[in-house]
Amino acid sequence: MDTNQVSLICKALSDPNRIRIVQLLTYGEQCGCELLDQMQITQPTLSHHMKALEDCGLVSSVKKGKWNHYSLNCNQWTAFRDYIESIRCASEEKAEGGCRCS
Amino acid sequence: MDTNQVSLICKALSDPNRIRIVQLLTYGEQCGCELLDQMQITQPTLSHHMKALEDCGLVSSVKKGKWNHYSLNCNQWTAFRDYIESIRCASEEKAEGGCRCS
DNA sequence: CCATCATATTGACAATCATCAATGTATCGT
DNA sequence: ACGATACATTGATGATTGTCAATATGATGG
Repeated sequence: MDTNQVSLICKALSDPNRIRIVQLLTYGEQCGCELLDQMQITQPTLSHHMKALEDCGLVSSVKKGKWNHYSLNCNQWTAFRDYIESIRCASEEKAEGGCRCS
Repeated sequence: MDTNQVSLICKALSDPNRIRIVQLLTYGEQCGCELLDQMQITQPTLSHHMKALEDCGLVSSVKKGKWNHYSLNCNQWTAFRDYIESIRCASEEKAEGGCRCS
């Protein structure tokens, strides 16, 4: 996963509603109507958010009859999580090295 | 750290330039001019990005004479990292439970 | 076929954003 | 005091965003 991909996922997560959706999907796949029940947004807005989450690869959807089943794309989420995880603060000693400007 | 705070940090990271800046700061604090040297943006744009990173608490700055020393706020970054880390995919068994709609 | 339900799309609006040129504000070295 | 350097602010512009009402699509059940 590269910087651009990470920034796209972060953009998708830059709305509290979408973070909430991702969290809801960690309990297993759900249809849109279920998600809608648990949130304070209208149906078109949910559809808009789901599209944003699908576009960055975090969520997949499968249509089964009348319902659309959304699920978290584990591979994509794990890759993102690992990327964030890999960014570690400089150790205190390192930080005290200071700026080359001085 | 709550959902709103996380979404604000994600918004700050929704630009590849700012992810780059965070990564550069993991090597220790740097002044604006150093950051500028390593990126393809103008100085006002860098200033704009640094403000965005400071506003969400990811970066702190200290003015020392002529230079502004920017550093990653380890506490904030770690809290964010832990939050992302805490969101785990449903296990396969769990996912197969399926949607209550069916 | 018709009514109903689940979801997507369209169109609109106000709000926010990334970017830059121009300008302002410190601070340093001389 | 002066010129140079580091950085912030302002103002402008084109692009993107979140939201909803209205409408369309598509599947299900009678």
